[in-house]
Amino acid sequence: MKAELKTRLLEALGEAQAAGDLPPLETPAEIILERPKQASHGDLACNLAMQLAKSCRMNPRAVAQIIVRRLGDAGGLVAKTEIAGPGFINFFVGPLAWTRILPQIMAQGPDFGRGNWGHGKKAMVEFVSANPTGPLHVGHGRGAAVGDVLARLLAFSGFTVLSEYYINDAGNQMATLGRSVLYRARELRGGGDPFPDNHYRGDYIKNLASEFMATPEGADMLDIPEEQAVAKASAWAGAKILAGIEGDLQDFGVAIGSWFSERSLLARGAVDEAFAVLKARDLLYESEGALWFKATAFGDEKDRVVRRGNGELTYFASDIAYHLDKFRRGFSLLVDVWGADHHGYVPRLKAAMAGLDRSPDDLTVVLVQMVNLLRSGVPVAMSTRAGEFVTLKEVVDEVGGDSARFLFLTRRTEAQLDFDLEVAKAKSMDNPVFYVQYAHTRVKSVLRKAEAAGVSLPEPAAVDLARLELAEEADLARKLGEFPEMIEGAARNLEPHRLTYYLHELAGAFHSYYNAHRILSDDAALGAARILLTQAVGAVLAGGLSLLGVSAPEAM
RNA sequence: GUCCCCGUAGCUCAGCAGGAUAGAGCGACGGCCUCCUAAGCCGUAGGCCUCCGGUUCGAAUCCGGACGGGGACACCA
Repeated sequence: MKAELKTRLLEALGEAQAAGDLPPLETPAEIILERPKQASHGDLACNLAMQLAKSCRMNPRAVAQIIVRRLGDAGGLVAKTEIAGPGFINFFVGPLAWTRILPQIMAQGPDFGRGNWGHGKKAMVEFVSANPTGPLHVGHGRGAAVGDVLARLLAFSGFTVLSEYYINDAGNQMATLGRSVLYRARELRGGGDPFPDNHYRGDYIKNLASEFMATPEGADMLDIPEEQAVAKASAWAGAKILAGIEGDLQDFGVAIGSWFSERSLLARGAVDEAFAVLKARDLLYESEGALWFKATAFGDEKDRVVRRGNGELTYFASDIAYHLDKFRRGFSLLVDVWGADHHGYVPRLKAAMAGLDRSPDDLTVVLVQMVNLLRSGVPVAMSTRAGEFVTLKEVVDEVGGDSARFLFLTRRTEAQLDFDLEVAKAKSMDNPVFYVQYAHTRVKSVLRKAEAAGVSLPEPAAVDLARLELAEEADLARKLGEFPEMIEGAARNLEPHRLTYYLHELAGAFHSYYNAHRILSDDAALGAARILLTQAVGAVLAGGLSLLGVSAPEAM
């Protein structure tokens, strides 16, 4: 509907220009059609005339009049057109304008809303990528939900998408993990030095220590030189923790397509390759014994060290190599999902992209703000330093994956999120996921009721859509018709929260309709039309929930 | 000190490439089940969109500044 009208408007504009009614200036990239807040302003409003007025040096209302004259009734699309205010063109559409989407929704089913602007290009969404030094906590969970849903949205938009988890298994952190295990092991055997502050203090380390000592591999860890013991403990504990992370993500419904090890990157000499690229462009230099990347050449505040004075590579060095590797693997769209506390790192990495002669615009970093965990409005104490944090697993076990996923996506990613465990469990209005799921079960319930009453579900093409004459029905159908553009907007802007908001609104519109009007009717034609509408609502709710990785229950 | 993000109803937040009279949920108050699931719906109250300038036909939205809140500023990862 909207798209057709846009085409008609462009045609009308072209005709007017060809006829000399309007100066032959360039036309706007896209015609903007919006739904006015006020019903008296029509069903769709267009500001085209006001946009053109300036360059045409004409009164916007005069421009509007010329366009409207050329447009006519737009091939029967619009029932009435009027020029209002400073130069808005308001369109009043015919009764079938919105509801005729319904048979199409039923025909496309789960594919309704699927787009193809990705044209099969390869996109990578990298997310979580937590060091395997401890279990995932709630914050990681939010990042996982964001990354996973972005991947689904991009795939639904025509990209070939890979979800990747980058494992930082090469740096100091792993050695610290190994030492943490060793020191706890010594404690368990009695004695040992006091446990150092800057190590991993969580109880899970103690468990790992005793488990490790019980394995044949780790049995001798207290008898061998510290360096060896640390290396063994580090490797064993890292693998163990990573397996746990993988399990936690799986239980959370997150599918990681590829686990990418930093160590394997280094072993392959990828850093040297990346350095070679930078060197060839004269972007590396030595100073004070260290090797620096000229990040300032690409807008970063200062140059950055890539190899320290002691010969060790920085984390940044492997990150440069890692992102070069992503491009070399053929990904043309890179999305990195990071914790917002890393935001200062973005200019550096963007500079590195430019340094590698790639467009920094091909990389988008989505920053995810922290999660404040509450229980009935009271903050749940969390301190990573003391090793007391609430794990993702605990939250998912308590409130369920559906609830956690949906709630993690109810805010813009860059806004902090209050996550209340009691709300997440509530089976009421307070809990948006139940609200939406309940709308879906209502749809299913009505359909079951219809079948029980011997009413067979309608053949979409045979339904008389003109019977849907209520304002609520038109609204509902219009809302359904907006699903594809909402999806595209969410995917293009990498804003998954748009989907949860949309579903909440759609569910609300359906609840209102359901309460105000009976769907099943003795009037067979009316009943069939309403059932079709209800089915379409169900299909879109199910489709949207499925993109979120949230279940759409048949009954609750 | 430098830089980034934020400032919208009592609370938590939306507001899509600037559009006409500002949106939702919660909380508060008042209603609705002989009726397809009341796990729901309807109504009322509640706003100088932090402030001051600028851009324009038009600004919550864009730009500059002030104030307030958060964060980042390692040869850490």
